[in-house]
Amino acid sequence: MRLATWNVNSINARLETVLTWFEEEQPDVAALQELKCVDEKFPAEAFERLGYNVAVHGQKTYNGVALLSKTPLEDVQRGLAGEPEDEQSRYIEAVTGGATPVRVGGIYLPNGNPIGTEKFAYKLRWMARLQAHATQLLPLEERLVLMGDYNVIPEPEDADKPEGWLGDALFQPESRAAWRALKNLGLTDAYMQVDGAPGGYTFWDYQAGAWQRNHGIRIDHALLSPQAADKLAGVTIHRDVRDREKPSDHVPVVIELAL
DNA sequence: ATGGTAGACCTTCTA
Repeated sequence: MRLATWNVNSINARLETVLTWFEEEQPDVAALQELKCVDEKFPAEAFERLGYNVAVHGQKTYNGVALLSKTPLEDVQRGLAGEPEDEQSRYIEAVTGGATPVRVGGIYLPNGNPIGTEKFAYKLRWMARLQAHATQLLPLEERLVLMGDYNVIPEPEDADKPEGWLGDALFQPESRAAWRALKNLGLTDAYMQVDGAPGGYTFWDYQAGAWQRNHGIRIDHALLSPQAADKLAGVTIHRDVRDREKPSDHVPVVIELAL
C-alpha cells in the first residue's frame, strides 16, 4: 500500500499537475493540503474518474485538506478537538484500506510566522491538540499514519541553510520540542527509518531562486504507529516534481507499507 | 536590511 502526502498550494491552480502525477504514481491513499477552496469547489469528479474516493475539509482562500483513497473512506472526521472556536481547516482523518485497514490523518500544521505573535501561539496550541489526539489514538493499537505538511524542520540536517531559519517559526526550539514530544509518544518518523540521505528536502520557496540553489527544507512528514511502522517498506520524496511546469513549492512524499 | 514569488481575490493576507 502506497500512501502519499502533498501540499499542492491550491488544488484548482494545480489540478493538471496533480492529476498527471496521480495517473503516473497511482497512490492507494493520498493526503492533500492547502486546497485553498471550499468543499464545493474541490474537483472531486476528476479524482473519482481516476478511481478515488474523496473526503474534503475545505475553507475559502486558505488552508483546506483532503483525503483520497482507492478503497472507501470510513469514519471520516474533520478538525481537531480542543479549540471549538478554531475555524481553520487543517485536519482530516479516516479509516481506509479495505481488508487491511489503516487510520490516516491528513495534517496541515500552522506555519506560525512571525514568531512572538498570536500566529506562533496558535501553532503551539495546535501542536498540543495534535499530541492530545495522538495520545487518544495510540491505545487503539491500529495501523496509524499521520502525514502532511507539519511546518517543522526537525533538525539542522533538514535544512540546506539552517542558520537562515533561526528566526523562523518552523525552526524554533518550541516547535522542534513539540515535534519531538509527538514522536516520543511512540510514533516513528518514516523518513528517518528508511532514507537518511542528506538533502532529502520536501519544500523549496518560490522566492530568491531557492530551488535552483537547493535551499530546501524537510517539513512534510509521516509519523507511524508501531503497528504501521512494522510494515514500513520504503519512503520516496518525489523531488523531480519541483522541476515541472507550474509546480507547488512542496513535492509529494510517498510511503510504502507492506500490506 | 530587504526582497524575492505564488495564489486567492479585491487590496491585502498567507505562505
